[in-house]
Formats: sequence, structure tokens, C-alpha cells
Amino acid sequence: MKAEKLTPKKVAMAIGVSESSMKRWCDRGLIDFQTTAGGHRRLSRPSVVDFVRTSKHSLIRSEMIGLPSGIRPSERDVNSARQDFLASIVEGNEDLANQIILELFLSGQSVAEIGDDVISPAFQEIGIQWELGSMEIYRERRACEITLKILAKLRLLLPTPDASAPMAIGGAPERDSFSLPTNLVEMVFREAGWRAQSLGSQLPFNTLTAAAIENRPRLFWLSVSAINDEEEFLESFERFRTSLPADTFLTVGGQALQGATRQKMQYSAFGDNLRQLDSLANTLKSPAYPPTAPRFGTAAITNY
Amino acid sequence: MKAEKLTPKKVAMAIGVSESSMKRWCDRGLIDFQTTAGGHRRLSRPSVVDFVRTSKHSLIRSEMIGLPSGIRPSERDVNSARQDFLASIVEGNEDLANQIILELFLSGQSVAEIGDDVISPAFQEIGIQWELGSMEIYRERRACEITLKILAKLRLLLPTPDASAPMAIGGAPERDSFSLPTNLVEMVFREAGWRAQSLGSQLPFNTLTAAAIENRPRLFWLSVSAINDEEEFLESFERFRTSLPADTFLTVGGQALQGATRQKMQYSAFGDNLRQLDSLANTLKSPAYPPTAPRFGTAAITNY
DNA sequence: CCAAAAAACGCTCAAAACATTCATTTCTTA
DNA sequence: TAAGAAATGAATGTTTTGAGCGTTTTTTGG
Repeated sequence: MKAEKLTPKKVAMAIGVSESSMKRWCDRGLIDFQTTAGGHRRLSRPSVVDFVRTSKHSLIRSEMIGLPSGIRPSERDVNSARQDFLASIVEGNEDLANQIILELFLSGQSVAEIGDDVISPAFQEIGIQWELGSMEIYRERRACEITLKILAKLRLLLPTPDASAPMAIGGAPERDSFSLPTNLVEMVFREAGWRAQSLGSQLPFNTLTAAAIENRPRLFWLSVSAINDEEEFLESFERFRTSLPADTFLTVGGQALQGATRQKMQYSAFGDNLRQLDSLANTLKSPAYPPTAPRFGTAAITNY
Repeated sequence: MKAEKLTPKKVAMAIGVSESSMKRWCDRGLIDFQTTAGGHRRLSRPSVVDFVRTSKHSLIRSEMIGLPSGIRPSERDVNSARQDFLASIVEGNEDLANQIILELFLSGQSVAEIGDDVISPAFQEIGIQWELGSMEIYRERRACEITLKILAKLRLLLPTPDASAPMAIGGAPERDSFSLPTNLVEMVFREAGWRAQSLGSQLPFNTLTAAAIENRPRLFWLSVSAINDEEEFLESFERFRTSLPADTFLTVGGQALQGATRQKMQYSAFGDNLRQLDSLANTLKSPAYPPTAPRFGTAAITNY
């Protein structure tokens, strides 16, 4: 998947229409494109992907635009996708797993939806089997590695965020080594048009504070998949929360924040999934919320 | 930013058009340029930026001419690349870091060379500053996240391995949470034409054994960046080594295996870097080494 | 400072993309 | 269902692009 520019002819073949139609759609503003100095149209992969996702058309020959061949966006329902994805990553079949996620994405599903409906459930199932001792640890780790790589590829299909877009950063706190959830969150924000950057996992709270102060993001997310000592966690979190700049939104979520722990955290306006995080991202991004006047108090907390 | 001049070739690559077109556009007056005494065209950065703006072109590989706001020396010698890469990942500038690595790769450097000369030294320096307490931890973590994403992109530029290619798997053992080195190793093997898959980090030795037995790779790598208890490590390693299938090569390397520890490990035919791993990968891959007859004894150990 | 290597030059030519037209198909709506 | 509107795709002559080639200039490395 190189960074070359695509010609209308290639894109037309990929979608299965005539070159004429493709060019008409370009001129009608249905697909974003650039032109050469001589007036030839050139399309970027993200813009083609965006068109495919938002139109009724689908990629019948995806290899024409440098995507894996054999993509059938329309023939994949969420339930079988979840099962097949789970089986693929457990077996170490990166190509198949990638194809499944890509098909869902190209058929118009959002990253948040794919995360909620396919990826999260798959890893929950892996977690269950891991606890039962019926799955080798290396399979769980390999599944994470594969999924991280798939997310990295998917990221290349999203449009590059504007330099003027609001910034969001975040990560997983100390004693939490799960980097997949925070990477999913990054993707959700990027899809919503933010300049988002995950800082990774195992981050002590005081360096999170430093990150927020040094980078002054519009929003900071904390992804909590594992808590070692609840009391200590709540204490550190409270110190972290109060040390954030006043105009920084704080969003908190993750598997580990179910039930009791969540209720002990202040300023919770929580939800339970990436879809809700997605709508938060879109709400906060809109001009109705100027940079200096957060509406949800000092901190809004969402659980994903 | 140096005010050095750009050649039409470089600008053409940056914009994603042919050198011929670029020269035509120069001659047609679409881009401002100067000429050398011998009649070669030389373009200034501002005029290229101006051209890109006014012609609805986009930079598809801005690494070829540097970012508009970037501080980049033109000659991409390895020393300045290392410094720039280090600065980029510490500052969280993924785009610039990506451009530096990509430019090195496109100019013909191998992944092993880039790893040895640029990535590893950068993280060694980060490690030093981290130990001195002069760098926030989040910067180190963010640098890892960024580099992992760059490696994922680079992976897409490597040819897809044949289904018949030998397989290599490996990872980082328990108590070692560094996933970057093992991902670099994966890349080196993939570049050498192997079907390579990193299993990630924090892998208990017994699950590594299971991975080797279940997948029967031609080679297994162990990337060791941190050792908690040397005695325990050596003991576990020895148990692991002897439990591997007899026809599986074992390669061991990593920062943590310097000096004393390394000497206590058996069957060491070690080297110290990715270049040596690369030549090992190429040697083992050749038909001269049939699948069932390893030449280096039960285990060849390389230090990278 | 010189010689070899690398890069850019001008030029040509085939392939590809352009705008436009027009017959045919598909969709709407009465 | 039938008439009209809209979209599609093929065809046409023109323009742009990109690759190849032998030559000249620039850079590199003793």
C-alpha cells in the first residue's frame, strides 16, 4: 500500500464503473481529488475510501487501489465478522483478520462500531478463555500484536487530521499494560477528526500530568484495563484529575472501571462504549464548544 | 532549515509525479526556479510550497523535500538522520519521524541498517536521559508508540512473503515489556523474505515453548531488553532451549544480554546487531540449509 | 586536483487522461 | 405501465504524462 496517487481509471476499475462516471463524480464534488499542473485528476486513497464508505458503491476489485484483494464489503454481517475475527487472531492469521476489519470499515461501519461490536468482544472472549486456562498466553499476545498492526493500517485510510483540529492525548496508567484499548480510542478520535495521539501504556500518573501540561490537549483520555490496588488507584487518579489544566476535558474508560470503582470517581458523565466516546468526540469538536469554556465542569468521565 | 536548493527529481518524488513533468512545468513557468552555471534547474523550498498550494497538488512524500516548517538538513546522512529522528520522536512529531525513516528506506538502506544506525541509538539515548531523570516517561512511551506505527507502515512497503518462505516467530520473555525490539526483529526477517511474526512481549517461557511446538517455525528469536533476576532467567532460558523442537533454530539478542549474562548462555554464536541478524536470516533461508538439517547445532544464538 | 560515479540535461515517443458528444440504460413519477 | 428525466458508458480527437536514451554537468572520493 504505497503512498502513490490514484488515477480515475484505476479507481473506476476498483469500484467497477466506467472512467466517465468516475470523472463526473469527481467534478460533481462527490469525491475529493487533486489535479496535476496539466489538469489530470489524482485521487488519494483516503478520499476513495471515504467515497466508498459513504456511497452505495463498493470495491469489487480492491487490488486496483492497492488494498488487499478479495475485499467484499457488502457480504459481511457483524455477527459472523466477530466470530471470524476472533478465530483469525487466535490462529495468528493476520491477513484474514485484516480483511474482515477492512470489509466492515469499507461498508461504512465506524471505528467505534467495529471496536464495540467486533474487536472488544473478541478480546473479551480471549480473556475468558485465558482465565480458564484454555488458551496459551502467546495466542493472546499475538492477537494483540496483530490487532495493533491492523489498526495502524486502518489509520492510513483515515484522512489526515487538519492542523487546526483539536488535540486529544491519552493512555493507560501505571500497572496497566494493555495498549490495544488506548490505541482504539486514538482511532475513534482520529476518525472524528481530532489530532489524537496515544501515549501508550504503563504511564505513571505524574507523567500523564506532565504530558497534559506540556501539550495542552483539548481532551485527555485515560484507558483503564487493569487496576492493581483500587484505593491507590482512586487516590492517584484524584490527584491527577485536580492537577490537570482547567480547560482540559478528562475522559475515563476501560474494562477495569465497572461498577463500584466507577461510582467512586468524581464528575462521571460516563458511557460504556466507543460509540459514546465517538459522540463525545463529535460534540466537543463542534464550534459550539469554544476552547476555553468546557461545559461539563472540570472533568467529564466516559467509560468505554 | 537550510536554504539549499532542491533538484527537479526530488521535488517530483515529493509531489508524486515524474521528473519529466516536473521539468516541463518549470519550463512552462509554473514553478519559480534558478539555474546553475551548467544549466541545471534548482528549486527553492518556498517556490515548491507555493506551487503545491496554487496547483491543488498535495505532497505525497514530503520527506523528499522536508516539511515546510521543518528543520532538516538536506543530506540525509545517517548522523543527522539519527539526531533528527531522536528529536522528532521525543517531541511527538510522528510525521517527521516517519519521513526520516521512509527516506532512508527509499534511498536503499535496509531495515537492519536503519535499526542499527538510527532507531536503536535513538532509544539508547532516550534510555540514558530517562535514567538521568531528564526526560518525562510519557515521552519515552510516546516515542515507542510512534516508532511502532512507523514500523507498521514500513511493513507495507516490504513485499508480501511467499507462502513457501520459511517461518520465524519470536518475542520478548516474561518481565520484559519492550515490544519495539521484537518488532524490529520481525521486520528484519520479513525484509529477508521470511514469514515472520512477533508474538509481542511479556511472554512466559512455557508459552514460548508452546508457540514453537504448535507453529513449528524454522527459527525462533528471543529479544531480551530487560532481565529481572539473572539466575532465574538463565535457568528458564535453559529449560526453554532444551524444550524446543530439535530442528528449530534459536536466536537470542537484545540490550540485556551484554557481557556476563551472554557468556553464561550456551551455544552462543552471537553478534551484536541487526545487520548480523540480517545475514543470519539470509544464510538460513538459502536452500543450502535444508529444513531438517540445522548446521549450527541445536541452537545458534545471536545478539542484536 | 583529477577521475570515476552519479545525477540532471534535452529530446522523443507511446501510453494514458482530458473534454465532449451521443446512444443506451436506469430511475422517477404520473 | 408509460413518458420523461437522469445517469451511464463508449467513442472521438486532443493534450498531458512518464519512461527511455545518449549527452553534459555535478558530486564524490581518493
